[in-house]
Order: sequence, then structure tokens, then C-alpha cells
Amino acid sequence: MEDIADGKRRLIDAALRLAAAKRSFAALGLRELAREAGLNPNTFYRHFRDMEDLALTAIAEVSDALRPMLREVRWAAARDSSQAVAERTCGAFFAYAHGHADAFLLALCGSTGPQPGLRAAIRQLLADIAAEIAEDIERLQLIPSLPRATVDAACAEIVFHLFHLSAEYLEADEAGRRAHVGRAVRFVAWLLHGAAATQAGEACRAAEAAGAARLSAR
Amino acid sequence: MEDIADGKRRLIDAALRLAAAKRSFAALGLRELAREAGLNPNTFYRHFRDMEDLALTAIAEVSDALRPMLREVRWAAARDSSQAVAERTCGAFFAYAHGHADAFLLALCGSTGPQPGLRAAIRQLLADIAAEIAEDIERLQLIPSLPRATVDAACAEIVFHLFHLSAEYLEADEAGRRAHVGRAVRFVAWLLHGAAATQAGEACRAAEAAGAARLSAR
DNA sequence: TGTACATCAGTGAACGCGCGTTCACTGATGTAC
DNA sequence: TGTACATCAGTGAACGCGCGTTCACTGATGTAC
Repeated sequence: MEDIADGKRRLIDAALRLAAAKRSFAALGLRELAREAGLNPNTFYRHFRDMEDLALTAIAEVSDALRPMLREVRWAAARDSSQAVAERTCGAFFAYAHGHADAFLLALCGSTGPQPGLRAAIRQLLADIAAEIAEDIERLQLIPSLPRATVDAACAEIVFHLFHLSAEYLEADEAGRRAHVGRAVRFVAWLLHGAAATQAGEACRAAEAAGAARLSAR
Repeated sequence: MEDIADGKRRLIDAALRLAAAKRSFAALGLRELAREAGLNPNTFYRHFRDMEDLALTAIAEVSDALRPMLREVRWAAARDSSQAVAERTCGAFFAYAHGHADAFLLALCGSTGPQPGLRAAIRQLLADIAAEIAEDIERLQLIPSLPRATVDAACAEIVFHLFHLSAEYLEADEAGRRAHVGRAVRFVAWLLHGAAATQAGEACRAAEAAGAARLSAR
């Protein structure tokens, strides 16, 4: 991470800048990239096999920074109040997206782009974040009524939703961005309440069914 | 729609085929497109100003077919049972995505792509579908407890989620596709239940607050 | 401490190729009189 | 009913340009002895 060659660093940064500016990683040219980085086109091959290789490197950097940061936010928020966890995680997620808009736009482009490896890496990043959230929900006992499988599923939907929402977030102005964070927070609340309510309903129905079975067994 | 020139039709179809195959509309070339359509590169200019113009035409066709179809499905399902509406709408949505995979992949690529007009058109399409669902929920009195603004917001989240989910749906095999429809149905149930529960909670708290105010006013 | 050698980032010229866009053209299908 | 003209989809050649990739090279930094 730290002892990365100067040219490699410049190529990654240039790729983020260009892909974000033209909102397409697929249409990014190697020479265009080298020009932006102030390097000979050839130098690209010193560091990367191809464009996908570069994108995977950039995504790995985002993953390594974003995931521990979010985890840290959740544990800090949990110390204050369990209600704050969702809100603060949403806030931190979008704040990171805002601070690393280029990387997020690359990830958003890449998630629907031509490189299967890149699509898979982004999907994996979202899956990892979701798994960590689910784990924290369990460890911090935030929603004790929900079975782990349901928590996993709900977290996957939440991370998926927030990620795609970040596309609209990044295009908005200051007021719009605040509105999007609010929208996301409400979405998370709805989904978790809904999952809990559905769970309770099912448990209730199961209990009723068991009761009916006991009655009819008499 | 019907009296569309033969070459124009072939260019649109070729664009859908190529964009879906390479999973990128941005990286689609004009000559490549004409080759696929079996036409002279020049013919493109007879029918379209540029690539964005072509994409907007394709999206408009999808919109004109998909929206009335979904509406029809909802009203037909409502005649059977109000519970079936969400499930059948999800099913019909993904069935359409499956039958028009090329167009959906273009829309998915386009939603993060370089052309601002195309991004806006896709966003508008999703907004229109969401508005129609919200309208139907109100007219069919499917969730009478929810105020219209909340229904609007929930529908927007649902359509947004299903649209992006369709990317994973289209990559899955037969079993995976069924699983994705199930996932979507459960998601919709969670979100609507959650919105209703949150609403009830707020109404309750408001009532309590009003009660407390009345008490303290004595 | 000095020398020889290996490693590695970056260079510059050259290649053949497909690109978007232009121009002037053809040939078929309406349409006015 | 016939003729002249307009409209329109599609053609083919040509343009200059930027592309990805290759090759053989430089010069700096480490490393073994």
C-alpha cells in the first residue's frame, strides 16, 4: 500500500479522475490515461496487465479503507446508543463516498461494466461490508429478535441499496446530499422494522399453527 | 412506433445486442454498430443525431411497453387478492427483464454511463413506474393506513431496488433467477411493512404527545 | 570500500488498424398538376 | 393517365487521427563479493 511505485500511483489516480469525469471506465483509453498521468503510454504495462487489473487495484484500496472505517463508526456509535448505529453508518458511508467520489463513480460504472472480474470484485466488496454489518448487529445485540439469516439478508439489501443510491447522492448538491442521507436512513429503518415485523408475524403464525395442531391432536 | 424505417429498427436492435453483449453502451462504436446492423456507417446519421439519441429511442420503447404491462398485471392481480399485487408485479417485472434482457442491460449500463440525457431518461422511467405503482396502491386501497407521500417514497425505493437487482437477476441461471424474484418479493414485503410500522409508531407517538400536551394544559 | 552485475521504472519510435465524420452520389417512393 | 419534382433511405470513397501494442533502449537503485 505505501511502497507503491510513483508511476503506478499516478496511473491509478489518473484513472479515477478520468473515469469519474467521463463517467465510464469502459471507454477509458490507455494512452488517454498515460497522458493524464504525465507518463509514457508504455509505462502502463510496467504496472498493470490491463485495465481491469488497474480497476481491481483501485477497488482493493477502497475496500481496505472503507470497511474498517465503517466498522469503527458502528462500534463508536453503539457506545452512545444502539439507535445511532444505522444513522451514523449511513452518514459515514455517504461521507466516504463524497470524499472519494472518483473511486465510487469507478465502482458504480464498473458494477455494470464489461469486465467480469471487476463486477465480481465490486459485488464481493458489497458482500463483505454487508457481512461485517450483520456480524456487528449480532455482536452488539442490536436486533436480538431476528435470526442471523434474516439479518444477513437485510444487510445485503441495505448495502446494495446504499451503494446504488450513492450514484444519485454524488450528483446532488449540498441540500440534495443531505436529503439522500435522510432517505437512506429512513430506508434502513423501514427495512429493519419490516424484517422484524415479518419475523414476528411468522413466529406468531407458527405458534398459532402449533397451537392448532395441538388442539386438533386432542 | 410501427412506421419506423427498416434501417432505424436494425440499428436499434444491433445497438441492444452489442451493448448487452459487451456490457457497455459507452464503448460502443458507430462503425461497429453499423456493421452489426448490416448497414453503411453513414446510414446511422440518417436516423440519429448521435449515440445518446439512439439510446433514448430504445429506452422510450421499453417505457411504452413495460409501464402499461405492469399496470395491467397489478389490476388483474388485485381482482384475485390484494396480497398478490406485489408478488405478481415483481414476477412480471423480472419476466419482462428476462424477455428484454438486452434493453435492460442497456438501461443498467446507461444509468451509470457518460450521457446525462440517458441517465435522466432512465431515472425518469423508474420515477414514472414508481408513480404508477403508488397511484394504483391508492386507487386499489391496498395500504389504506399509509399517507400518499410515504407510499410514493416507498415505491420509489422499491422500483429503484428492483431495477438494480435486475442486473444480478440477468446474470443468474434459472434457479438463481427464481431466487432473485423471491428475494425481491421479500424485500418489498419488508419495506412496506416497515413503512407501515414506522407510520403507526409515529402516529402513536404523536397521539401520546398530544395526550401529554392535553394533560399538562389542565 | 570498491566494483560488477541484476533489477526495475520509465522512454521514444514505430507498426498497422479502426475510428467518426464529410462529401457527392443512387434509386425508390410519394405527390402536385 | 402521364410527367416532373421532392423526399428520403442507403451507398462508397476518402480524410486525418488516436488507438493498443511491440521493440530496443536509458538511467537509477540495490546487492553480492
